[in-house]
Amino acid sequence: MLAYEEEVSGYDLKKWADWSVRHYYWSPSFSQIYSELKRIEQHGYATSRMADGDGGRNRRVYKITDDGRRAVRIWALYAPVDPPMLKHPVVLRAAFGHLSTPDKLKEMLREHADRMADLEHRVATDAEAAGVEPAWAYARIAMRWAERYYASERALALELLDEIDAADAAFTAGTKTDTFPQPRPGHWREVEKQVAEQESD
Amino acid sequence: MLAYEEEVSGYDLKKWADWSVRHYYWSPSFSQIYSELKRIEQHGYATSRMADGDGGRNRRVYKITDDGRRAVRIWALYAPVDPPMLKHPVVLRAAFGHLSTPDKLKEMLREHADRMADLEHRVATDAEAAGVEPAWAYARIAMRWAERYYASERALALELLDEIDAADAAFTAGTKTDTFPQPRPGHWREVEKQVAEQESD
DNA sequence: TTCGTCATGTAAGAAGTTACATGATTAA
DNA sequence: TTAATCATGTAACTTCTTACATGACGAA
Repeated sequence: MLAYEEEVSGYDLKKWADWSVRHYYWSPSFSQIYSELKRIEQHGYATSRMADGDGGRNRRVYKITDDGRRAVRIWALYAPVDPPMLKHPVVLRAAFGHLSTPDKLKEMLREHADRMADLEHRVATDAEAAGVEPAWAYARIAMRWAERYYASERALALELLDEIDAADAAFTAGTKTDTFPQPRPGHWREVEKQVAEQESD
Repeated sequence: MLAYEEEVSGYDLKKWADWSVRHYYWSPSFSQIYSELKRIEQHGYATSRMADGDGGRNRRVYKITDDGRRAVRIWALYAPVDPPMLKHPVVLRAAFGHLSTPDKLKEMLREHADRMADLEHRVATDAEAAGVEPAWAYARIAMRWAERYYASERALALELLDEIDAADAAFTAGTKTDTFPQPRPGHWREVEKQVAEQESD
């Protein structure tokens, strides 16, 4: 982010992250930003100085160095791209749905779908606003990706809701009125073997 | 996972996580699984004993207690559901695309799309295999969610690729042949104010 | 006899959060 | 004058990974 060349403070970076990066790659806490900036300066990738913000506030701004520019270019061009990391507590809860109730699950999914709609709207507004600056081309592209991502998340949540609704209805109406079946994790090992055999064919 | 009632080892849990949970909520390392199982036992949520695996191997199996069942039910029914956490290095790289080249970005996106297709296929196979056990109903529902998620990820990556391709072509063909414009992060603060004003209307 | 898998565990450290402390400015 | 925002920072702690150590079994 420092490679954008302007002098920025840790506070600025947090706001920036909340605005855009947050939608496709989390927003770090203030404390982490401040300590990372110190590390970056120690590595010689940036220099800092105290600057007056609005009305002489306490404000330390950072500026990238030649070494920093070099390092970030190497990162952008050659660093291996890690696979995406997703932790989805909503789907996790659904996967252990037999410990909950269909109604609870459906409520959770509706709330999730609503939250996704809100986020979609917010990132759309912000992406449009960022559009006034042509230099933000790539940042806007990523934000529009996030917009579509939220739309897809919403659709997937609603599909999941329908599926649970259908399964619940089928179970309630079905012949089996005894306790809900308990899955066996050991079964996984058997399934694994069968799939391995299938794939080796 | 212990709530599935069967006696399982840490090793089993890792395999299980790699199979299913991994696709919507990461798979912990062996070392973490082993230490968490110890914590769980210390809390009285499970008991353990040494058991003979295939051919008298070193194997510690865990079994849930009444306290554990109670705790997991409370979790499933009442624990707040955290928002999904996504770290997407591919989109992050795209967002800082001005530090890379359009060709590099497009290559990265093609590779990502291919990986998503592979994962979609794998989770589909596994979900189908799990289908032989009716008790896995909810686990399968989550795996089918993952299948659709991967398909959507692939589609989004290809859209992003097209967008970058179009922007690149427009830039190359355009009147501006000078250096690529440098965005200014400080601009974000101005944009933020404008949006805040717009929303307060 | 060698390699891959099964199987458990420890230690060090990276990555990241929450809570707390501090103090100035601005708007209601 | 009070609450919100601006602004930086430290300390304690949680979460999680990597590297390493150990050893048995099964198949080639």
